[in-house]
Amino acid sequence: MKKSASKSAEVTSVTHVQDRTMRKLVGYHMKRAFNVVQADLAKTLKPFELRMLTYTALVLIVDNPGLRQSQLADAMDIERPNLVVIIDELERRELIVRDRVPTDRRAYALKTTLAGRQLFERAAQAVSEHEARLMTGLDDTSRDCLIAALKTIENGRTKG
Amino acid sequence: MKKSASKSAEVTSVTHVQDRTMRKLVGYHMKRAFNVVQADLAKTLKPFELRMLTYTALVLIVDNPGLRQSQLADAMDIERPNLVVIIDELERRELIVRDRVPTDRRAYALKTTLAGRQLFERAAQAVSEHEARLMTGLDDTSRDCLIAALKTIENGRTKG
DNA sequence: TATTGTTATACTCTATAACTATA
DNA sequence: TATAGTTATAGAGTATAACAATA
Repeated sequence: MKKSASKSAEVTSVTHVQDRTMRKLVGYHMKRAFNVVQADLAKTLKPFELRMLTYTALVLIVDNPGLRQSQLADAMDIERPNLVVIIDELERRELIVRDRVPTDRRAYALKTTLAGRQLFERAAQAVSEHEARLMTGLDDTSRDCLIAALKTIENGRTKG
Repeated sequence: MKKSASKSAEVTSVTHVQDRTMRKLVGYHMKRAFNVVQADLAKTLKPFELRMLTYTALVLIVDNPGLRQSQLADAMDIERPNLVVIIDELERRELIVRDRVPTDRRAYALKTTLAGRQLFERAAQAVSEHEARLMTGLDDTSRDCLIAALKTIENGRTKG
């Protein structure tokens, strides 16, 4: 391995990757930051055999007993068909139940079981620590600003 | 459809989804915001037949002629195997070329073609408009704060 | 007719192991 | 032996169309 400089001008050896075009873009940083969050959250939830989506569904059912699948899909911002397997998994593990809604026999009222609430309590504690870990390096002002900015973008979805 | 109140206490009809547990979590908002950005970006890049990943790769090759695949994968924060199909696609469309590096015959020096640079120019313009669209509602301070916060999280990847 | 949940399907992104050809 | 690129593969998330049961 030669360390000496090549005499050929064609060998444009890139030593430091230049990203001046990309680094201005919010989406670029959002993706990278989200990947970090997602990877750490996955690791955090693994001991509970939960993923981001199953955890989110469990949390929302804990906080909203009687929720219907269509409402949950809407709240989670995913399509109804994609929620089915998530609910299937939580139900198979007996963390939630699908109760029939007497007034509308098409729908299910989603409720947690005791085991579901207990798992939620333990997982929520771990997630809380995960959050603290991620927020290291951000002061309260930055943190508030970040969440506010994310909410603004989140609500500004393209209309048409 | 009865609108009158049911006498059964069991029918806990959820009218507004409560998300007090989730809304505190940065990852939750990050995901939702990222989905909005990603969806709008996909729509923006569609006319150019580019996706977020192919666009990012093209941009980085434009800015770093001679870049190697391993460096690009590293810069894009994806695994080397996943980059191969992206480079394949850009090469098939003759937007970039894989040049052999004379000093290391294992590696490729990635370079854009004229068509690649021209497509980049047009796409970058559209992406710039997409960014402006997303940032509507955020003043300069919030925007700077958002990017700074994302970078902090991005760099604070879990060590072990 | 419209809606709830469902099935089936397809596409994208991500992650790992193992191979080849070079170094 | 280590590295660059590749192949194969599997898992997860996302999106749409179409169906049965019910409203």
